[in-house]
Amino acid sequence: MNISETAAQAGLPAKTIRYYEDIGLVAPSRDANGYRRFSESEVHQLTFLARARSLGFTIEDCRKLLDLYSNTARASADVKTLASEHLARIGDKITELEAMRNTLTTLVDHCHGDQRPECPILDGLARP
Amino acid sequence: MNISETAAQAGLPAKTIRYYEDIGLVAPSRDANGYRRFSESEVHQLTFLARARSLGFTIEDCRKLLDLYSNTARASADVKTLASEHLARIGDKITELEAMRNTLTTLVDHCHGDQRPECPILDGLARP
DNA sequence: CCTACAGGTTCCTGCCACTGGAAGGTCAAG
DNA sequence: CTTGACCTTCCAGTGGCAGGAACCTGTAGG
Repeated sequence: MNISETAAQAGLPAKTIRYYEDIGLVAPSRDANGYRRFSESEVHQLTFLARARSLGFTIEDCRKLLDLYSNTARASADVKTLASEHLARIGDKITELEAMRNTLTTLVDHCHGDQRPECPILDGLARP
Repeated sequence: MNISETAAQAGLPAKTIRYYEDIGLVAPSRDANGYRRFSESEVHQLTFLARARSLGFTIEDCRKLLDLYSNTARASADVKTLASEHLARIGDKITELEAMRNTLTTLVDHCHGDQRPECPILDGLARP
């Protein structure tokens, strides 16, 4: 399978796939003309990567997940640890964003949003 | 005021303040020895920037907010628009992260997390 | 045969908002 | 005179790609 078909299958841009090869996440073989050739299992790997990335795992997490995936002697505890840590980071991020949203919502709600210069949003930013 | 005191007052690393000067967000004068000298109002500006950044506004948003802040002929509507758009982006991000969290929580909950290789997390990543 | 066009390739740059570090100038205290 | 705490500039790197230039390959049509 060439790169554009692989990209369509895996749901990733071709550019991204080339990048993943660059950083050693996938290692397709090459045709005589230099074109990348992806096996079924490589397409599968890329699909796996696309899903892991879409769940917010970092590239390095993805690398570890792929290793665990291909290692049938793995312990599920290792996967769970990785995922749980990531889950905690997501939770932290949500908490942070919600704090921003709360503050900002208050400010926006108090702003008339008309032609006058008085603005509680700017005031709120200027003094805590 | 020199940079380290300014940094302490504004709640920003000195490095960040230098960067802000670099990109034209603040323009301190210089002493004879080349050291930056920050006026009260520059410290104030930096404090404003620190708050806006902590609410997740981008640097370009901050630039616009500073302009509006210093322009007493502004319309509060412009500020409100900027803030509302940002608020929408924050909401989108939260929604996205919550979707990740939901999916991931389900996967993690179904994983035994022991020494066995069977792992619903990896299975979930491998097929949708 | 030539040409057009849709694929593929590599390589370099840029994004955002800093952060770290090297190499060196400046100043007050001991 | 030296030490140490400041300050300066400049360069490189972060994550995860995206954009674009310059060039090769393969197929279809005239």
